[in-house]
Amino acid sequence: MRTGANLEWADSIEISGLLAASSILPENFYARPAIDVAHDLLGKVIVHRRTAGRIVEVEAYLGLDDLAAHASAGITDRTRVLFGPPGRAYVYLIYGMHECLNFVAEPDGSAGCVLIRALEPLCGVTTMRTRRPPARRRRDLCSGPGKLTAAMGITRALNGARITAGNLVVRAPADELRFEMCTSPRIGITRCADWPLRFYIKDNQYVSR
DNA sequence: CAATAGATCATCT
DNA sequence: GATGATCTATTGC
Repeated sequence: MRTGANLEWADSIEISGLLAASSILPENFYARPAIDVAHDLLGKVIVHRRTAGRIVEVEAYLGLDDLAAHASAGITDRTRVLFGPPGRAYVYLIYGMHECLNFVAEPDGSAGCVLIRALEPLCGVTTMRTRRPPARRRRDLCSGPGKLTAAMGITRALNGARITAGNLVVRAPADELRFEMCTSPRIGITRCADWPLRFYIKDNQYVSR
């Protein structure tokens, strides 16, 4: 019989193994067009506070011409980070209660980002469950932008933070799996609703519905 | 199974 | 004052 405490301990061991067998994506990884960064983030691993998940679904948000993107409003207090240097987190509150995690792309001065829409839980599943009691099944833990931030303990306090060092990082696993990528329009938007900027891993059960 | 209502607040008009 | 890169519970077939 394993107790909750034992499971937590096992989770931390899993993370140690993961850290040893992977490398953190450097800032220049993000200093490219948002669409390219979105493609290449699939299969990478997000690590934060004793939890880790494999990215299985993302959306690209572009600059001034993309009316679905926050950056289309130009530089404001909220969007400043999107126009800043790449390799930063952009975290905002949506519908008054959920937080969405994005990674800033494009070179400094050019806006663009990638919304993380779903993760496959890898480490700290017990911790994720305590952070997200409503999730009954493992595949419900991180299968949506608001779900994964809750499960991983990611909040607006991380807005603007570097993701190339520190508590929140993205890693390229040494044993990255092969997969096929699918493309579709982005979810939950009204403007530019037919732009094919959503990308996800084909047949992956952790992709959002 | 699908459709829908309600929760709740930062941001911008 | 309206809107929104969402989630959950509930209703109805």
